[in-house]
Amino acid sequence: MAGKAERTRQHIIEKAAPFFNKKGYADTSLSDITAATGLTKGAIYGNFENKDELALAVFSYNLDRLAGGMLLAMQQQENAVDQLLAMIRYYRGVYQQVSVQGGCPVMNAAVEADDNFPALKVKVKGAVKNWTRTIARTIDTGKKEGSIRSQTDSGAMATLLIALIEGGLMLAKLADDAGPLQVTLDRAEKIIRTELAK
Amino acid sequence: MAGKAERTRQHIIEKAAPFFNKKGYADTSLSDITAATGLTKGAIYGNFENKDELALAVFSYNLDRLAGGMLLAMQQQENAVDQLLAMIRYYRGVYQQVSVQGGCPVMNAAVEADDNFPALKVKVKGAVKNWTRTIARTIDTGKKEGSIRSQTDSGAMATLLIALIEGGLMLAKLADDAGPLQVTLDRAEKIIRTELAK
Amino acid sequence: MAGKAERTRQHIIEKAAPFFNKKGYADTSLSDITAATGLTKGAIYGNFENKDELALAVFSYNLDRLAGGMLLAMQQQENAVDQLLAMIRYYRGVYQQVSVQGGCPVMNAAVEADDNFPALKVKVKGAVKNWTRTIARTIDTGKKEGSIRSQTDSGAMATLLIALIEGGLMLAKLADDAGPLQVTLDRAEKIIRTELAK
Amino acid sequence: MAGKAERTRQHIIEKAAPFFNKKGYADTSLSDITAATGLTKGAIYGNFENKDELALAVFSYNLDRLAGGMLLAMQQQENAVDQLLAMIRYYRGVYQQVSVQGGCPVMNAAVEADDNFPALKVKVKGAVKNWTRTIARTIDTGKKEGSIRSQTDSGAMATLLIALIEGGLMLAKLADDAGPLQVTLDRAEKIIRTELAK
DNA sequence: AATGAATGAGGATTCATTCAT
DNA sequence: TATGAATGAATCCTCATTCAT
Repeated sequence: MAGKAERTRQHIIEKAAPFFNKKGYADTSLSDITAATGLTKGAIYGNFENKDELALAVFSYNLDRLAGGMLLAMQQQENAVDQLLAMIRYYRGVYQQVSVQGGCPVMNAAVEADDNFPALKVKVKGAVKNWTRTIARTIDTGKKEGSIRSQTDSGAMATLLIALIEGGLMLAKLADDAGPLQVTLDRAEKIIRTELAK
Repeated sequence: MAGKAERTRQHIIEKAAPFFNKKGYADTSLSDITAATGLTKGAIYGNFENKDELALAVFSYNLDRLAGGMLLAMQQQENAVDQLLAMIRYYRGVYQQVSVQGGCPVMNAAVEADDNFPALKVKVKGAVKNWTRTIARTIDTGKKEGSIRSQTDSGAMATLLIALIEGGLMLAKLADDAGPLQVTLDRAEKIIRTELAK
Repeated sequence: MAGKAERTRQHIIEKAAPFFNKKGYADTSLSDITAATGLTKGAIYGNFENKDELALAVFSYNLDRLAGGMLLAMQQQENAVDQLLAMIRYYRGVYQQVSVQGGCPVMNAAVEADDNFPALKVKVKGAVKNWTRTIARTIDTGKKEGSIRSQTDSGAMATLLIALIEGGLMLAKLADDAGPLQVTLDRAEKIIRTELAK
Repeated sequence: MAGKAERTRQHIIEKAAPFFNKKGYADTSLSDITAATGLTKGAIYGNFENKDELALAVFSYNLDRLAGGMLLAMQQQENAVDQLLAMIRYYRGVYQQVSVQGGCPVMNAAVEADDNFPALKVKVKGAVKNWTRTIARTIDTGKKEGSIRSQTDSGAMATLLIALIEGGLMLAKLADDAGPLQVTLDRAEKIIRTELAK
């Protein structure tokens, strides 16, 4: 019955996800998780080697949900510029939900892991690298397609767009007001339309 | 001897500051602090009502050091545009140090406090509001002086600059590489020179 | 293995009982209890939510032992007067043991809980109410049986007998001498024989 | 300025008295006392060797206030029977106040000191012995005066009256209702009038 | 006579983790 | 695969007490 173990694992991850994202890694206790899942500690340890491994799995889960939606939104567009605009639009639309769920998992994990939890830091680093690469590749594709100006530094532009998204999310979450995010996303859009698009 | 309490308090804050900024609030223990200060727990509690109050004092200390340097750098310039450029230059220069000390205290506190530590959230919120106001006022002064275009939305521009700084700091810290910060600060400078300055 | 938790719980209660009764609630520490039980603090907290819950369980245990013996002694008699006399005789006989075990748990708890520990006060109050009711019912039964004078105020008489028992126990314990208890129990017997019994 | 020390000492005792009587010895902290007196710990320790000595002084203070009132009430009567009735009347009248102040200090101290605080136990023991002697002497005087029957066992009668008072106080305090005390004091009065008085 | 600052031991409680069943 | 019961170290915090000033 290999499926059962997998289902339990998934159940634990899903129930634990909001705790880790809202309270942070250090502040989320195994008791939070047993309470949320209805399972015993033994069951948690039967499915994860320790709290760290669970935290890493939860980060991947949270990340996949966010990044998955973003990629889907991008893939529904045909050309590179529209894909980048779709990415921005996606974050505009997803803000309420992200805010309620404790903020952007990338930023949360980046901040908490940075000096504390090296294995998580590696994962977040990888996630941001992937995100950067996805954007850069989209830009490069645009260049080939002829929809994006060829002199664009695609890596730097990817970093810039991510910084605008993350910086805006952080300020919005802190202010309990979507306004700051709108400001930074507006700027991202403007950059895409006026500096990237031919 | 009124000075002694104040000196001890300051000593505790200074020794505790790197712990809170690096490990975060929840992960920094009173034992970390007694070990770092050489004082007993009783001495800590004689000077701070509880761990929360100490954490708040440490945040203020960390903030003041960073914001104080920034304000100083700005005040040494005579016109608004130069002041804004000095602010950007300040973050460029201070990155190494900030990175070693655990990152930007504003972002760290914003992320950890958001769903966890309301009193700290209030403080961080206030700090960002202050920062925003400082930039906006500088821009408004520039408008009056005639050095900055009058159609600029000073509040939105302040938010944008902060998001670029914070977003860049986060990505740089995560990547262990100042590159991403240079990218966002370059963009901030460009905006100041080409969109604000007449 | 449902029995194990219950056995441990009972073990803790039994070992903790003399501490709570002798030293009082506030003065009995978790360390007293771990030392007496041979268990760790975690084990105590696995079986009781907190010290309060343990204290309440211990009070119930101490009470049951005392009241249980009393009820047994009463039930072995056939008529109401003899039952009341058996109750008095029971306290005469049990004094040594009660004294060594820290005194009457009802009085101990009543005094300590009164302004301090509301949940315990509720329990003690209930215990005394029960005791009063038991005596009053016995008297009422005696009235119906015809062995006790019908004009007796059974509630007031119950209160009086309890006050004599408790007041006597307190004075005896304080004097380290059973004498005062004998005085009050003699009076109680006299009242039963000459005022209650027809 | 010998008077000042004495005044401070008295101030401490008076402010500390309700704490010790309500919360008990173990549960009253030096911080309770510094907060209530407005003095520092150093000042407390300048006037009392330690917490125990303060507790003993407070017991004496609480006792004197209660016993002093009682003796005064008794002394205002001319014959022994009236003096004993005045004692009973005194406790009837003082109940509300005693109840609010945490109960009878004799009983409180007796219960807490019994297995815990030998020096206090000695004092309480002495207080009860004194009280007993006072009553017994009153009875003996009554015998000589001819107002009290000569066959009365004055020591036993004193113990009985005290047990009725203390037992009634305890039950009343516990029930938050003066009723039980009225019952036991009524009985005490009845005994005085019908068994002692000629 | 009193203060302000500190100590060090101990308080109750929660933690991540283990393991026999 | 999961449970129930336990561990032992660590958590934050308060205690009575001291002592230089």
